[in-house]
Amino acid sequence: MTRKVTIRDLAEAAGVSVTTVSQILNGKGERFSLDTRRRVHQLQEELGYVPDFNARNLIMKSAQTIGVLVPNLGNPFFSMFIRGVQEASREQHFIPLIFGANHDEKLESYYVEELIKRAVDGLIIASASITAEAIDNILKKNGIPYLLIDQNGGPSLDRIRIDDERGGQLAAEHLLSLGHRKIAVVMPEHPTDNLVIRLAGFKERLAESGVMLPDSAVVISPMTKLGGYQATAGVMTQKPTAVFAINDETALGLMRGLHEQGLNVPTDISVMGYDDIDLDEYVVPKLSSIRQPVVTMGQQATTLLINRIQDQRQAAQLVDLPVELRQRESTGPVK
Amino acid sequence: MTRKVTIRDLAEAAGVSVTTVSQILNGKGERFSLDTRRRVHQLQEELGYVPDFNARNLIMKSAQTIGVLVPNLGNPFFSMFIRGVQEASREQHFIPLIFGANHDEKLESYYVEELIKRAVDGLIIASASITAEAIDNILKKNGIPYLLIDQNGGPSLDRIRIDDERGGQLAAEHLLSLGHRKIAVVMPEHPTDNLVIRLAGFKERLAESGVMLPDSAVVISPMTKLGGYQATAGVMTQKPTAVFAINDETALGLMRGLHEQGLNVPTDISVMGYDDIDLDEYVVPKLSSIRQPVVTMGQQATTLLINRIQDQRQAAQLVDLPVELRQRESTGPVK
DNA sequence: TTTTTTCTTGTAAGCCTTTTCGAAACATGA
DNA sequence: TCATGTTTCGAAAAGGCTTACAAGAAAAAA
Repeated sequence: MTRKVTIRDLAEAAGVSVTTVSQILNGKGERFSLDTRRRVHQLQEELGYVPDFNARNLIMKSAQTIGVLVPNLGNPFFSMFIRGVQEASREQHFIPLIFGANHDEKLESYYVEELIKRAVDGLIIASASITAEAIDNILKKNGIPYLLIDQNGGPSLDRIRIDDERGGQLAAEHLLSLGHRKIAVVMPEHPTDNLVIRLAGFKERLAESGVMLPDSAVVISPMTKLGGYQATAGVMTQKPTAVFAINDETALGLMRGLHEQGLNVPTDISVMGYDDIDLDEYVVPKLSSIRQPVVTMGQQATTLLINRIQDQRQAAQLVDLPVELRQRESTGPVK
Repeated sequence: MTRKVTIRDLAEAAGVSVTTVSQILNGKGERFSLDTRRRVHQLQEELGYVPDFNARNLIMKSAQTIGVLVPNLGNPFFSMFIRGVQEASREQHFIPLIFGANHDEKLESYYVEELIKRAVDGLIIASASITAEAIDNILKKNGIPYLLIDQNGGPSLDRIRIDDERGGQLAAEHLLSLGHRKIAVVMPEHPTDNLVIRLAGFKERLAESGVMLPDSAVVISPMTKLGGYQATAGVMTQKPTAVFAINDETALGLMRGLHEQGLNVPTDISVMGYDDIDLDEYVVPKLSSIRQPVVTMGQQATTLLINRIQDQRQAAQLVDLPVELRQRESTGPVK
């Protein structure tokens, strides 16, 4: 490979100064004669000149880059989220740096630090393990704008708010309408804000109909397929007619567990998920769920963040996103 | 936020030159007195000095970054692959830039270009749409090392080779051993090299037992859940006793389709997948599959690439990875 | 004491780009 | 002829870092 072509080479070849080249190539070259502009562009093609990324960033103080931290890339919910992020990033000529932290606090800290070192312009954090305060601390100190997902009450300036309370209510209404009165819930040990709110909405709506959800009916288990599977025993001791799994992954694991125990969904027990991942349509029985507009969430989060990056002093932005019930086959009338 | 602390500030505070600071902070400071070294380190802490990433890269001509292109982040197979990539990257202090191209050729080209602009040190491409030649062309011109996944016969120097032929054979053997003789296959329209080899192994082993697989028994459909679902009709017209879906995603879609047609898996028809994604253990019935060590693949691919980056002139590297049968519930004896 | 060696540190060039501030060159109007 | 305006372009600084090379001081050798 030959040495890299620099702006200097190009300037020399075109018989102009580096200033001229730089200006023209950056769309600020109206002041130059058409002839010069054409010549520069043509020679760029010929020589295959590509501005050096690092040199440019050094001056510009921005690499047009955002960091994105999700708990688990394997969860379709987050891969959909990422998809939204990538779409919006592309439109704005940003590049997302994506990391799955696998629910590991050490890893999260490592990535956040690494991203700061690498001078990302902003951060989207959809990860539960680090506390919001710790994040706020380190990022604010570094002057890096950020957005927290799944932390409706967090300290970040801009917010994208999903109506989790309504989501919980919808789930409750649906189960109530099918006649369920004895209901269990599967939740993780350290729920993020949105999950707490989700559960609150659920309980609240239940209570309105005179159905109490005792603490004992809330089975604690990790938010993964395995976690759902492992929660099976805990759920069964409650002998509920319906279970509300806090997300679809968990629901999928739980359904497998119930199946192994010889229970039929939904005739013996109804299962309600949350997130509306694409898999819901394929499993047997199809999983009833609450839909979150997750691709939109990714897009909006990205847009909000980039807006913030481009104008740090603008007013706080707020986006509200709706949820809706997706009734499928895993929920049915109580016997 | 206060202005960023530069190496100059730190040098001044410590009463030494920037050279001293630079050398000490980069582990090349044995020549300096212990006293000086301690002072510098301490003041770094106190002032919170972080070397400017771009300035450093400008000199070093490397951002310790690799690009990773996968067809679809939503497929657990690739999210596992990514996981391996991230693990290995972390160990080597590299950062992967990850992109899902959604099987879109335009998108792939866009990302490859963007990654070149951003001066990544190397590329891992596990994406089917761009031809291997096109990739080789553009990357070789830019002197960027790369590694192709799912392209066993590709032009890239280093290779990580999965024994897809054996994988196909294993699938065939398994179905044969259960007594199946009438078998269908679901494949995508433009299969990558590894898929072609996989099918060849499958056919070959079948042929050895005197079972022919006519072209008409190969149903063409995209490698997604939806693709598998849509292939159902095509499969059923063959009236096979077993189906080999070219990957698990496809198999999942197909199983849903078969279920809707009132067929029971495996008593009416056996379904065999490929990839051994985690979901296989959760669906009902559990999906029989061929396991590829995908996390290892991601790790090895990353390691190989980084080795290559660090020594462009070393001999070609080759890693062979095994496959194995994972018999589960979706395959059973022929009636 | 003088010379040589060993420790310890600093000077300055260079990486490649963007951008500020002018300055030639030329035409125009008085 | 001179002042003024317009068009077109360039010199040079700045950005923060690494590193080849030089050099001063102290210790050892002569």
